[in-house]
Amino acid sequence: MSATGKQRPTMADVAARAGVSRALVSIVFRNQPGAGQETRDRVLRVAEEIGYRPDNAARLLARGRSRTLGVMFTVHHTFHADLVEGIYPEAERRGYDVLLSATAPGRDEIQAVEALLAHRCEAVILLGPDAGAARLDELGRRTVAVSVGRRVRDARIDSVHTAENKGVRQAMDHLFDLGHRRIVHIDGGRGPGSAERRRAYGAAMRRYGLQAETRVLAGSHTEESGIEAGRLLVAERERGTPLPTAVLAANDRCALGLLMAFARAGVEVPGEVSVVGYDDSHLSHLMPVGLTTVRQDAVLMAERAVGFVVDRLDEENREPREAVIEPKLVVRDTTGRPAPG
Amino acid sequence: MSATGKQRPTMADVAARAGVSRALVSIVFRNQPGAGQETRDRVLRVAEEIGYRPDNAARLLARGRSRTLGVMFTVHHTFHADLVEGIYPEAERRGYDVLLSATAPGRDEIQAVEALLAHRCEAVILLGPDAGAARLDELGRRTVAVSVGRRVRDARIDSVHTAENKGVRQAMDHLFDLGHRRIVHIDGGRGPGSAERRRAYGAAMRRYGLQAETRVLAGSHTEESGIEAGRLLVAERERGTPLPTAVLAANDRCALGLLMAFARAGVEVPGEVSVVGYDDSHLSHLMPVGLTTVRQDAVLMAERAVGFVVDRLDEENREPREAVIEPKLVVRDTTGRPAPG
DNA sequence: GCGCTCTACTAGCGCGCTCTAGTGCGAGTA
DNA sequence: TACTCGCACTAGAGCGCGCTAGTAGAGCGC
Repeated sequence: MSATGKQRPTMADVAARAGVSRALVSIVFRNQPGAGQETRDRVLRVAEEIGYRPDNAARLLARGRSRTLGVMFTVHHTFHADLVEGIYPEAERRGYDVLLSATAPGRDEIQAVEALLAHRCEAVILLGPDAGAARLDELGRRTVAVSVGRRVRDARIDSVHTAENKGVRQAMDHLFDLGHRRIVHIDGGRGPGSAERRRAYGAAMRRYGLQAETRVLAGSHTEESGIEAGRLLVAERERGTPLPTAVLAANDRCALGLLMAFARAGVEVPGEVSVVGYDDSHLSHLMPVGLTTVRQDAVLMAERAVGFVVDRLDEENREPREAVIEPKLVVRDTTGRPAPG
Repeated sequence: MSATGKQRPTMADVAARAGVSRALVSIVFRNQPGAGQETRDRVLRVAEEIGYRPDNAARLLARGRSRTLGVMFTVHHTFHADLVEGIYPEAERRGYDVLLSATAPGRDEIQAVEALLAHRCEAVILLGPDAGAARLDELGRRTVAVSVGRRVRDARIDSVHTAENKGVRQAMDHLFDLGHRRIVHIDGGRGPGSAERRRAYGAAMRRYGLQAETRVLAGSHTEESGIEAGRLLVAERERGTPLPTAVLAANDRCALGLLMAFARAGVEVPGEVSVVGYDDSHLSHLMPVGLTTVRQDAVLMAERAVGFVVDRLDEENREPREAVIEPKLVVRDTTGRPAPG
């Protein structure tokens, strides 16, 4: 037993033991015509016996194509988890393998993507990339890539994202129709879709003639930012500034944090403040009360993303495409009429 | 431009352009002695220019060792996310690459692990594996493996887990000392550590002379199971059965679900019922009130897991080892004295 | 008998890299 | 001058596979 662990059997081992050539074993394992049924069975049986399994590295080196898609994601993002779950089956359906590479504290996007490329992924699926257009463009020229969640312009890269403006407009109309006027937005910072959502929020307020009430709190796509925003608002109230009657959060995680902060401070939702999230990740139905949120269809987005890159790999010289998924407001229990007065 | 996308430059391209041999380029990229500083700089500059990057597949094929660790995890488990974040830096520190493979609906553990092995991972780190001892043993004979979170006996596989009995005892003593007697346990089903926790719960109840009060609700390590258990208890109360005064949940996710269900039903925590979680995942501090929970040190567990497999890879014929991490009860706001009467 | 096609199988190159065993050369030593 | 020695560098085998080109043999028509 060597330092590399157990010695892996190779095709040659199988071939020798089955009394055929190496090429024949290769044919059998690729499930290609050119081998008799009897021989096929024997080869497979022998392989099973000696515990042979094809070596991906060698295979992909010889084949020239890895038929592998790389996925860059962030390990704590629940919405990314939803997306990953959608990517696996779709990739498999199209005959591709999937490799995951996470960003984490101390491991940035570049490292994560480089790891994927080093493993010869033919295309990379970037979940909510943070990198700028220039870098994405560079990546897009080097390989086939798609950005999910974040819209990318002026870069040779596909993108799949939600029609943020429509999602926000639905949410804002819902709040406005309920009677809300003092509507605050917690910003998603550099998070995917944040710029669009912020803009759409501003546009909606303007349309209602509420420019004066427009207020964006700095935040991010994390629970912490929701907690912070909640604390800030509560602290303001203690100094005399009234609470907003409604908050449009950066995403569900942020909304969750906000609800927690409000719960701790005894602020009633939706009695005193209405809250709207964004994503409809599986967090949404775990809240004390069901979260009103804008649904992004993770499965559909995953399918489109896989489809985009696979198409580009199969057909030469395809132009990058953009898919805009229709969001849908899901009204649950965190929104209601503002308290009179 | 071929179907595989852009043509990757190879070492030969770099060598030709830099006017050196391919072997020399290899030396430079492996950062090995045998090349002059000037040549080194030139090679690296040329590589940068033509966008060369080493091909992992070829590299690992030639090297015989991949120096890659595979991690099997479940995409929605927040505690797994904590572990993954701990694995990356430790693996890097020891000179290993990390490959992630997720289980998901429609993608079971076997598929996830096979994918890792096909990519020539030298060892696999299994986060909370569900497979039986026989299968793990088989895997352990085929490759170097470690189970994290779940204790494994009678299998050639390392394991890193928390001293569940101590964790549960701390939690139970805490509840008992507060005055609780009607303490219910939501079971983690087949989840890692569940059997040990269930046993420890039973042992504690027996020690207090509370066998008669012992009650285990079937559950799992998900928010849903907490919600279900909560609903069940609330429904029982409506039929006359009093609520327990304290609940020891399967883990934090389960506790979160339980708290949500209680909140929805207007059950006060800890006023009417105290709740204890397990893991101290980053969920813990997001609850409306801080969750009292048993901390498992994710970073330490990750480090030990990586250390175990790397040691086994480096030193031949090492015996499988077991690390038992000391848990620590973190008392926050979901536990208190039971309501008098 | 011949040529033809079809199936079952094999030989052997090459994928991009690592690594061992060299070669060539200037400096140091006797 | 002859010799080592160390350094910079190269030649070339081989990692495990895929794939193209080829062979051997059976079956068939004439």
